[in-house]
Amino acid sequence: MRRFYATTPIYYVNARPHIGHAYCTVVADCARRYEQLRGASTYFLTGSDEHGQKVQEAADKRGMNPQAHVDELHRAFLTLWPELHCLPDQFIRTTEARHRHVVQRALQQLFDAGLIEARVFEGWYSTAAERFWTEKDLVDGKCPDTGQAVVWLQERNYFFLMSRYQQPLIEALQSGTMRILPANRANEVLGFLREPLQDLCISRPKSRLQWGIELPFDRDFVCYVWFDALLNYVTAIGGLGAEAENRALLPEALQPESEGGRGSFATWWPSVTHFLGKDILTTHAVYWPTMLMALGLPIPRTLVVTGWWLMGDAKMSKSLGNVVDPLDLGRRHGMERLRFFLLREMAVGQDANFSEEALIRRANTELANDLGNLLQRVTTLAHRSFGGLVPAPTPADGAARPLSPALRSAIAMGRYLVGDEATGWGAAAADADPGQALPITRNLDEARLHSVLADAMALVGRLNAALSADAPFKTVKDDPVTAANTVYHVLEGLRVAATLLWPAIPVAAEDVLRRVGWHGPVPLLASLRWGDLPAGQELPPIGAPLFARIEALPPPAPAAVVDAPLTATSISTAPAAEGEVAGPPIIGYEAFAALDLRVGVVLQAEAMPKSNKLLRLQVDLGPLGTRQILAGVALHLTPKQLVGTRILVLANLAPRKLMGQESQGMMLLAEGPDGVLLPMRPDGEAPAGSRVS
RNA sequence: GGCUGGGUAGCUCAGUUGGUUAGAGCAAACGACUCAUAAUCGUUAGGUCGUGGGUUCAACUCCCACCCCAGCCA
Repeated sequence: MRRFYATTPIYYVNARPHIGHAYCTVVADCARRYEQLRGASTYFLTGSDEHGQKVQEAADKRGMNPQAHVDELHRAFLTLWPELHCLPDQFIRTTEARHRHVVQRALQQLFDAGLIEARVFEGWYSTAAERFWTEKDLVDGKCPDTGQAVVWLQERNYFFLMSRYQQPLIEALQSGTMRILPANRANEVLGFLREPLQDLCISRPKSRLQWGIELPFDRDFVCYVWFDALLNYVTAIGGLGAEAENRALLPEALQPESEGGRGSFATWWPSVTHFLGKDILTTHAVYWPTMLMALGLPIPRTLVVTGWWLMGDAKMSKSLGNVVDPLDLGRRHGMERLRFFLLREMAVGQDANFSEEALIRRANTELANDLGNLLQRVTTLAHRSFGGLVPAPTPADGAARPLSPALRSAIAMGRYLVGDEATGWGAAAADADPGQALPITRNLDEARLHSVLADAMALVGRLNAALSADAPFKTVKDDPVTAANTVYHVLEGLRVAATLLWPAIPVAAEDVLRRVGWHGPVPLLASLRWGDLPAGQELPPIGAPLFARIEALPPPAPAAVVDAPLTATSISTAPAAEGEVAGPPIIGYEAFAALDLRVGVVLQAEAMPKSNKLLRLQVDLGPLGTRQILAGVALHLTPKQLVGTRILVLANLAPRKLMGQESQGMMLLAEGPDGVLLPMRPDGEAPAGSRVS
């Protein structure tokens, strides 16, 4: 039985979840689902890392007990995963007693074996980075990582004799006992290992840090947070003596296989794939396997190292003051779209740029136009011309006319992808090494999830082409048999594509399967055969589009507008100074369409107390309700000039507090020749709330 | 400063052991179609393959130097 134990890093619960957390978990969840399609027995672990200095400090700052603090934050992570359609089997927390016991047993075992020893150590200590630096590491006498102050400390500490395992680790990497994907990351680790490996300080004196797991052999110290954290992968599945406690704690999940459960440590270890970001490569590729070697346990089989999402021009984001949270985008545009974007846009291991535009583009072109629209057009055909049933394909040896090249090409690709060689890719499949894996599984074994998705979408592309080339909607009158054949194969192709896409977009894929008349569970790859979709099945009624196109681009907020005063926009009549580019850059229509400009009727206007510039307006925006808008026009306009009149308002500007009051929009103004600000007003009868475009 | 990886079409990237006209998707232009979500299909256009040298009959591919980007290490 193929086994696949997937882990994410346990996330440091010092801040709320961000895109990096979400991405790594989605990749692990997707990889795990692909393994399920391969028929593997799988287990998926995530969790939270709750010890360490930063947690203690954050709790202190809030005047809270650290445990109460982490209890609160871990909930934010716990609830995020179902929302992202990620289904971990277990969510472990390093503050759990069972984990404390594992860490202490591990420490004691290493100590007893003489693999942990006490040494006196001195150096510059950075509280912010939780580590010592040597004199020459310092930048301007400060911590090179955080720029914070450092103090000279001399202390006794305990060291794990990691250096002893340098050579075994090199051999494990070179032999492939532990694989690191993508492969260039393995080179990076081997490069790191060309230098002598240091021993690892695994203690922190309680005088500095209390929030951690106590060393069993010296109660004046707590354990270094990484030594503690990495062991979670073992605790969760019952290693190092955690089995009994797990059994009490996780009744339905981790019973030994002999008792009908899903297995325990012996089942899952070391068939593990650790998913992690490239920033924690050293801890996972060096500390962790050497710890395991010292403990006499097998080292992990695979590490998958993911890249970072770059959020574009950081300066821009900062000046906007409203960095777009990708998870909010997921909530706004749909989590399946976010999952698909994350998995499709970035090659696993590479960096990629995150932007709302890219997310919308990807969702519109591939999910709405290609996949969703194909489903819509073919099910419409089946309903209109074939009585809402899956039509019968022409038998392969039938006397009917040969398949069109476009349809043949689509079928061939589908068969190739799922390894259905019976009548498949012709010579290419026949000549292939019989032991060679399917293209899908070859990609999966190298963690190239993006390539698998690209293959699935290529199949969708060929199905669209086949449907256009064969035009059954046209030919059905004269040649219903051939038309039926085309419609059948497009439905079947959608079944195959949906299966291949299921790990990325499980909810949508299951919907596709249902809509093409497939009533069984998601097929396993091994049993996925072209032609298994039974003819004559009743199709459900044509529903709403699978993925509606996202039409309007939400605010990209052009710099020119952002930099303007917050309460009023000014259109200067002054000519551009010499040598300056005249005016802001040219923008596309989308940028303009993102502005929600409205006609507003001023219901009230009054001077703001203690301000000589601000007026506080209550503006009726019709369907948008009444907004409070603060406008810096008191020197130019009196409340009387505004009450009861109509003005133009930018309604979707991020709210902003001024002088203790919230401004929920911006009044549009132009600057007159003498510097006087003039309100922009609609000409005619446009009612409150009507859209300006 | 050392090491690793990268610099290929407007954008994001493929390019196998050097070998014909350097590919794909998106964006663009034109055309087709009308079953479909202003979708789909087809065609076209667009590249001194970071810079400069070198090896070779032949270089995106190999070698040297340099520049730029990212990461790791110090």
